[in-house]
Amino acid sequence: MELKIKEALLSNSEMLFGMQVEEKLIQFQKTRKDVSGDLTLVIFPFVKVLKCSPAEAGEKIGEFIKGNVGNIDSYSVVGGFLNFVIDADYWISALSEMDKIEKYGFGEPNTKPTIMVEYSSPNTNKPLHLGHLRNNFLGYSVAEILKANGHKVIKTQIINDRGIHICKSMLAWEKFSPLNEKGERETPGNTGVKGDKLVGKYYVEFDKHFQIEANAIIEQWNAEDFSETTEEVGAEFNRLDESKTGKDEKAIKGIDGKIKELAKNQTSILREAKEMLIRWEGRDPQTYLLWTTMNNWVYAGFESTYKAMGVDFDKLYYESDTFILGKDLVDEGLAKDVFFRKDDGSVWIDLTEDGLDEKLVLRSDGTAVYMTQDVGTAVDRFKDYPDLQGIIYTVGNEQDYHFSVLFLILNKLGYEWSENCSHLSYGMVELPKGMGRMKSREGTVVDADDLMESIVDSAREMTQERGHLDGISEKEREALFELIGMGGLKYYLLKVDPKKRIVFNPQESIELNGNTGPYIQYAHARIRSLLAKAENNDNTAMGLKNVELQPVEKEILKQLAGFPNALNDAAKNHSPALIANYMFELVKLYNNFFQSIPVLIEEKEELKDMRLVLSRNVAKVIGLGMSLLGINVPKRM
RNA sequence: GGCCCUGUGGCGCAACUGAAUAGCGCACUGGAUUUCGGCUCCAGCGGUUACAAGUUUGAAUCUUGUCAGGGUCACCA
Repeated sequence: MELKIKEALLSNSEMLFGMQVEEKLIQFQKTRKDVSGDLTLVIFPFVKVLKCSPAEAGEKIGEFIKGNVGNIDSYSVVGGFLNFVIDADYWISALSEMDKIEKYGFGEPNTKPTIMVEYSSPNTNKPLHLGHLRNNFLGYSVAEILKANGHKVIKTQIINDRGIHICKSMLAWEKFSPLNEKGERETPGNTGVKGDKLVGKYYVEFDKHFQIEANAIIEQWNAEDFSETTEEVGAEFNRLDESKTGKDEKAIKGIDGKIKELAKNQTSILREAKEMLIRWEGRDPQTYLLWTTMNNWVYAGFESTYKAMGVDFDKLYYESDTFILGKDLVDEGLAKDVFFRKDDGSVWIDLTEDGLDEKLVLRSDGTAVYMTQDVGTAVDRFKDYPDLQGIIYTVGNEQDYHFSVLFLILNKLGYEWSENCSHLSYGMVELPKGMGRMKSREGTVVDADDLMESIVDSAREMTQERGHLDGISEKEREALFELIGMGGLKYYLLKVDPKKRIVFNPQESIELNGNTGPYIQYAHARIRSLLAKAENNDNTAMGLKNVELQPVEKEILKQLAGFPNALNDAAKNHSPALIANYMFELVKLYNNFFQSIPVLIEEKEELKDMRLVLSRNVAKVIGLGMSLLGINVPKRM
C-alpha cells in the first residue's frame, strides 16, 4: 500500500506539486492509536513545496490519493498528518496472500551476496561462559536473519587454540595433575569431567601457582633480597618502589600492578610455559601430542555445549593454522608505504591522521601479533570464498578499537571489501552488583553449561505445576522443558539492543510473564491447540469478501503485514532485538483478540474461517520469527 | 588524561534513525472466565527523556559543553 501511494505521488508529482519531488520527502509512519486510520503520510515535507498550510496540503494530497489509489476508504488530516483508512478488502486479500506462502516474509534463498558471520571464537584453555552465550546467540541469530533476507551466509568461528595461554594449561596439567592407581594423569575418560572443564581447571591451577610464586618474589624484593634477580630487574623494582612516595592511593595501586607484572616475569613457572611455547612452535613431537590431546578434550566439551546452545558452524578456522598468515601482507604493506619499520625492526602503521594511534603490526623479532593474524585471516577468507562480499565479526565491545584499526588497515591495503566488513559489537554481560566482573582465572564466571542446566531446571518446575502435560511421554517432556528454558534465556539475551550492556539477573531470565520467550511460546501453543480443535483448519482465506473486521483483527493484520519490513530492518541493523520486539507486539495483539473474540463458537462461517486463517498466520509468523532468534516453539506446553 | 559506547517513570526496556499528547513489560492498585488453554486479558498509578545551551516548522533522536556509568589506550589475545 505504501508503495502504491508512493508511486502515485511520484508519477503525478508535476501535476500535484508543480515539480518533481524527491522520494525522500514521502515518509510514512504508523497511525497513532487515538486517531482513526491505518497508514499515515507525513505532510510537513510538502508544505514548503506547495507553499500552503499543512491542512490544505493534506487535503489536496488526500483527495488525490483517494481518487487514484484503490482500497482507500477515507482519509483525514490532523495537523501535519494525513491518515488513510484502508478498506477491509485490502486487509483480507493481504491475509490471503500471506497464507499461501509458507515462509512468509522471507527472501528467495541465496539470491543476495554472500556474507560471513563470525561468532563464538573461544579460547581452548577454558570453558564457555555467560558472555559466550550472548555472543553465540547473537551471531547465530544475525546469520539466520541474513539468510532469511536472501543472503548466502557462512557461519564461522576462529578457534584460539595456540599461544602462551594454552601452554599454561598444558604445563599445569603436566606438573600438577595427580596420578591415579594406574599411574595416569587426569583425563576426561578417567575422571568423567567434561574436557573443557578439565583443561579450564588446570588453567586456574596454573594461575594459582603463578600468583604464589610472584608474591614470594615481591616479598623477597621488599626484604631487599635480590639474590635471585638480575641487576636490571632489581633496579627497575627499586625505581618503581621509590616512585610510590607521595602518590595517592590509586597511583600506588597502578605502580603495584607494574611491580606484580615485573615479578610475574621472573617466575620459573612462566619461564617454563614460554619454553613450552617455543617447543610447540618448533613442532616438538611430545609437546604437539600433548597439545593435540588436550585440545581434543576441549573440542569434545565445546561440541556438547554448542549442541545445548543450538548453534552450528559451516566452517572452522583454527588459529594454529592462521597465525602465520598476514606476514606476507606486512611486506606488501611496507612496499606500498602503508606500514613503516622502526629502528628495532618492528613494523607499525600510523593512523594518527584517522584519529587513532600508531599500531604495531609485526614485533621486532619478526613474529606476528593478533592484528597481523586478523589481517591475514580476513584476506584468506576472501580467497576461500571468491563470492564473499563481507564479514561480520561478533565480538564484544572491548574490542571496538581493535576492529576500527583492522578495517582501516584492510582499507589502506587496498581491499575494497573492507567497507563491507563490520564489527557486531555487543555490550558486556555483567553480574548483579557486588558480584563483580566475570574473570575466568578468578573463578567468578557463570559457566555456560551450568547456567543452561539451571534454566532448564526452573522451566521444568514451573511447567510441571501449570502445564498441560497429560499424554506426553517423559522424553517429550524433557525436550519441552529444554525448549522453554532455552527459549527464555535466548529471548532474554536477544531482546535488548546488542550494543547495550546487560546486567544478568538469573531470576528475570526465567520469568514467564511479560516480554519473555515463554510468553510468546505460550501464544503459539494456544493457537496450535485452537487450530487442532477446529474441524476444518485447512480452509483458505480465498474468496473471503465483505467480511467485517474487528479493530483488533485489523491491528493484527497490520502487524502481520509489517513482518517483511521488520525482517529487513533487523538485517540492516544486525539486530535480533528488532525481531524480538516485533514478536512481542504481535503476541500482545493476538492475546487481546483471543480474549475478546470468539473463533470456534462463531456462528457465521466466513467469520470463523477468517479468524482461523488469521490465527494460523499468526502462529506461522511466531514460528518463523522465533526461529530467527534460534528459539523453537511448542505445540503444547 | 585521549578516544569510543551508554544515560528515557521505582526496576528492565521501546520509539520505524528528525514528527502528533514519549510507548511497553515488571512491580503496585482495582477489575474480567455459564465461551476456544488464566503462563491470559482490561483499567489505574507512575516520566521536565542526566543537565545546560544551540540547529529546526518540529529534538529522546542532530551539534557543543557539563555530569554519571562502562570500555579502551600492550612487541596480550
